[in-house]
Amino acid sequence: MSTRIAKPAARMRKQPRQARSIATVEAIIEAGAHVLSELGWAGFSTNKVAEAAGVSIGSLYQYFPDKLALVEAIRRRHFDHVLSVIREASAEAKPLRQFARELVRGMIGAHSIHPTLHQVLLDEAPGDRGSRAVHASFQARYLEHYAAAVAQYRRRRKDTETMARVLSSAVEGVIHNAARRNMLDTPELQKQLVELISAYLSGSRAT
Amino acid sequence: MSTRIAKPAARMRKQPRQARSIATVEAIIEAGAHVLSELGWAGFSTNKVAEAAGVSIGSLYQYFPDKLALVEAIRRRHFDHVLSVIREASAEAKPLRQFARELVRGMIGAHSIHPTLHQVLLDEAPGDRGSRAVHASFQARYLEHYAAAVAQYRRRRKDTETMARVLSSAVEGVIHNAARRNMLDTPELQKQLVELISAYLSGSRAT
DNA sequence: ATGAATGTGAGTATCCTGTTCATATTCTCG
DNA sequence: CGAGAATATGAACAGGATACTCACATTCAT
Repeated sequence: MSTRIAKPAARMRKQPRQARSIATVEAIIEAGAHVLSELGWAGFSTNKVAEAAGVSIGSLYQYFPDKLALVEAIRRRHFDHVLSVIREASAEAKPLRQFARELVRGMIGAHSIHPTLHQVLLDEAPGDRGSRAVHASFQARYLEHYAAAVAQYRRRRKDTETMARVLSSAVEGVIHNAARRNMLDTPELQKQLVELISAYLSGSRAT
Repeated sequence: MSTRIAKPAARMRKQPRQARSIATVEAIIEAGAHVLSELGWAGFSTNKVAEAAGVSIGSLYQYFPDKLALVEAIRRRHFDHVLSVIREASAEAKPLRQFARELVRGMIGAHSIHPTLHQVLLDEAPGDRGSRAVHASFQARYLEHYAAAVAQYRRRRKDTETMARVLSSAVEGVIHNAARRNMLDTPELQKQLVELISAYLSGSRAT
């Protein structure tokens, strides 16, 4: 009865071994993302998540030791996704406008399933213990990619980091706002966002 | 007993008549804004607000019939403030760059006391009953001012509204992000935000 | 077939929350 | 001064929600 549970990959109480349990864990994480995006942190309760996943609350606690471990798993998955999108857009050298288009397309894609998950994760969901590290590391790499893009299309070496910050938060702001209004797939908006990015990185000077 | 209470400014249980009670109400609203910004909607409890205001919970309920009436009062005050900032920045005709500078300065000022209040109000705080109207009216006038500015510095009549939406949410995104990192008063950032606005409204065309 | 893996969900033990009310203090004004 | 009105107090209440456990049932791998 006092079997030592060695060192699970994530902070898990038990490692899913069969296909059935893997699907269960996946369903829980997915439902968690849904609840988090739909109801915010305030409405994120383990019972609600279990119900949304079509799984008993007991099953949830079979794999996640507590609520925060679950948020952590959701966070990890989402951040990985977003990161891969930016990495891909800023990968090889390409014309500015194409970069902007790919970035917009990718970011919108990453937000279209759980529109407000990203913001909730950043703003509301608590980040204590070890998750602070995950968070910081994500932010760092996130900015890095933006900075790389900025450096590529802008000569000035000076304000690269600040520009990356401004650009990323501007993009996030537009997408977040569009998500709130269910306008994520409005082509007009996508176009204008591409325009915004291009204009900023082109750097017109008009005093 | 049937004295006409002239104009209950907000939905109040009782109208403050003496200087003392007016100060109390003000303190409650101010503390409410603080709690809302600091702890989010999830941490916004009437008892906490009363304590933060240095006032007993009973006093709070002397003037606000319920929790939502309090949020409503906070919302009204904040929205009025923000609206006045934009109105002022987009008032008379002035060079694009000056408009951008004034807008940035004003918006940062409006966010520097309760950095995340704006976002919490928009994203988390519930808006049912009559407050939906307040909210919508605010959004409408908010966008109107941005649209006016866009129309002034851009020839094309076509995408004015979309551009206003993009511009406003981009600015909000940058400011919100800066607020989260306590970078609101970083001059570099302010400068780059001005740059972003100018660049977008100048409209460099680079295919 | 047998033990391990997986799934169940009513139940528990807190913890909070919004709100009231009987009472105390302070003000206004004749 | 003093009387009634305005203002302030905070313990208490009633109710709900929450995270999490556990004893047991079901399904799998071998």
